[in-house]
Amino acid sequence: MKAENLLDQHQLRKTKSRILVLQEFSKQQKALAHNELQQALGGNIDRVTLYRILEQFENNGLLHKIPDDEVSVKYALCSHSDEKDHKHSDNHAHFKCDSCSDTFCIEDYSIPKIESPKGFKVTEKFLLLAGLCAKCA
Amino acid sequence: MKAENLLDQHQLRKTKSRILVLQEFSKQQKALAHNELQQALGGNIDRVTLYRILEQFENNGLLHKIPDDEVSVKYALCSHSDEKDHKHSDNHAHFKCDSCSDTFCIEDYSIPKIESPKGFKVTEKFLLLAGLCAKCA
DNA sequence: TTATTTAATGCAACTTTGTTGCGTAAATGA
DNA sequence: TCATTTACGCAACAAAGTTGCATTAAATAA
Repeated sequence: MKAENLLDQHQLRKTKSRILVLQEFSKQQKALAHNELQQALGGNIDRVTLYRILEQFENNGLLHKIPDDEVSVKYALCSHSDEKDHKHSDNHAHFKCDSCSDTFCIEDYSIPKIESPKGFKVTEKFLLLAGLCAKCA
Repeated sequence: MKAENLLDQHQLRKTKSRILVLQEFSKQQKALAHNELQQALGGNIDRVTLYRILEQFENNGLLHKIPDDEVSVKYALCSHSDEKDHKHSDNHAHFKCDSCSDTFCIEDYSIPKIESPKGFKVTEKFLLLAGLCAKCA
């Protein structure tokens, strides 16, 4: 669907920057981080504006976010860290409370086997559940 | 297991900082981000040292990382963003290539139903697969 | 079309987060 | 306790994210 129409449908003003952003996502057909997008748009858009557009698009259901496994992670003790040469292939889920942001391992839930998507070789899996913890509910 | 013994087992030097970090994880029994840990340790450890300890512990299988859904995420177009008031409850998995870091939606895989852990109310789920994409394999 | 209103943009300044290099100090093993 | 190796702490920097505010542009109504 055309960028302009998408914006219309979500009752967002059709500005040059927003249209550029949507077009870039359509064009690249993959998830983009703020800095990737910034580069792709080649300085045609202010850094701060881009932050704000992404935030708003997410709130409006135009974009969804995908946690990244590189930066800004949390760490937890490996349950089998006492096995020497434990080559960490943790397979459990994690839960994070949206209110207090406490994050816990759910040791008794294993991520189910997933057939690798075509051509992809999967070596790690991260399953993050979010919501409210007992304390904050 | 005692911090000192864990370090022994992984053939890591038993330094004051490392022991403090391990003790803090044992004490708190939840996942901690760099800044949370830093605060918890109340300035008893250098910021840079803490980064390096976390990195090394992860490499040695003492800690595992948990992607966070707040910062440093990537964004992707919602597939149903053209449905007005699409209250984004994306339920598909994502794949990220460790080599080129390209990240894709896997639209045809739905995250299976997971019974909420005791006392937790789950409202969002993120499943991230990592490995090698077709291009980099 | 033009005027008015409302919201988005761009910029500056700042805070937080993460990285690199290097001299010093501490842990290990002889 | 001495020599070697490794971790630590500090400084300086780079990258990522935030806030306030004046200006500009989009939508709406006249």
